[in-house]
Amino acid sequence: MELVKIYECLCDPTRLRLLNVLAQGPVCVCHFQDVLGEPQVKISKHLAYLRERGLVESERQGNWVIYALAAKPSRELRANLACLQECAQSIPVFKRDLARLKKIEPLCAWVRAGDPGKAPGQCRCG
Amino acid sequence: MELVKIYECLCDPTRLRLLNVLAQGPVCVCHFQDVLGEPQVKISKHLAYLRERGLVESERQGNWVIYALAAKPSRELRANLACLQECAQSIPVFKRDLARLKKIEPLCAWVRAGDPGKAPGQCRCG
DNA sequence: GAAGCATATTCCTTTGTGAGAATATGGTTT
DNA sequence: AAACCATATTCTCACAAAGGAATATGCTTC
Repeated sequence: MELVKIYECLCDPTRLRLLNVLAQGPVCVCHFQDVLGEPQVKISKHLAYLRERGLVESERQGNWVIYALAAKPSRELRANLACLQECAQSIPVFKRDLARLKKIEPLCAWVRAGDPGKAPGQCRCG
Repeated sequence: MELVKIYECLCDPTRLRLLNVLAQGPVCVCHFQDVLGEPQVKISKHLAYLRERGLVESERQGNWVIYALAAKPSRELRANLACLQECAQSIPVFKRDLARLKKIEPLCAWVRAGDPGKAPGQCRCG
């Protein structure tokens, strides 16, 4: 059942936080590290988990890899992400993550702009 | 996070089927065995799993135990069960289960009636 | 091409889960 | 109280998952 795969993705706190952040738009891995305050391995592995199961997609841009929610989600996925969104609004961890995301965002907006030509030598996130 | 516990409950096909059936109203364990066509241990353990985590409640009635969805679900739980309902409608397994439930229902309506005095010696489900 | 950065993968240990067989429990009937 | 029924629990095994340390990969810059 595809539904089960979705729920398997949703039953880890780190992954929920990742998805919550992604609901705001595409984000690169270094953002995630700063926003969640979790080690690189952890972030990377959970993102891989989500990618393998089709919840997110990734695209390389120079040194960075940008993740985004699946472009064409199934009905079930769409419904569940919406439900998560609704629930997350009232939960502190998620709110904190979004707050931190907003702080970082202006510094790294160019990453999302998809203009690698202008990218400086290293990520100045945070 | 309570949300994670909910998703942990939802990430198993058998438990999803149980919850789907329960959405129709309280059901005793022997019903579940017939409707799902799964062995007793399996049903019983998954129901215990759901009970420990507060998704369902149980009440003994003579030899039988009747399970029902939690009487006072949290906001999160309510939202997710509604989402599940919506998704389940279009998935064959769930539809089959509900069809079988309807066939069995009249035979065992008295179980739900909560009148153990009238209960015959053995369950005639199925 | 060597060094440097961001990200991914591998290896390992610990912990949780699912399934089935066998057995236990609690209530009922005779 | 003995037999019986429905349900729960225990035990064991196989396996997936999560976390961290170390290492590998892919790009970029010098």
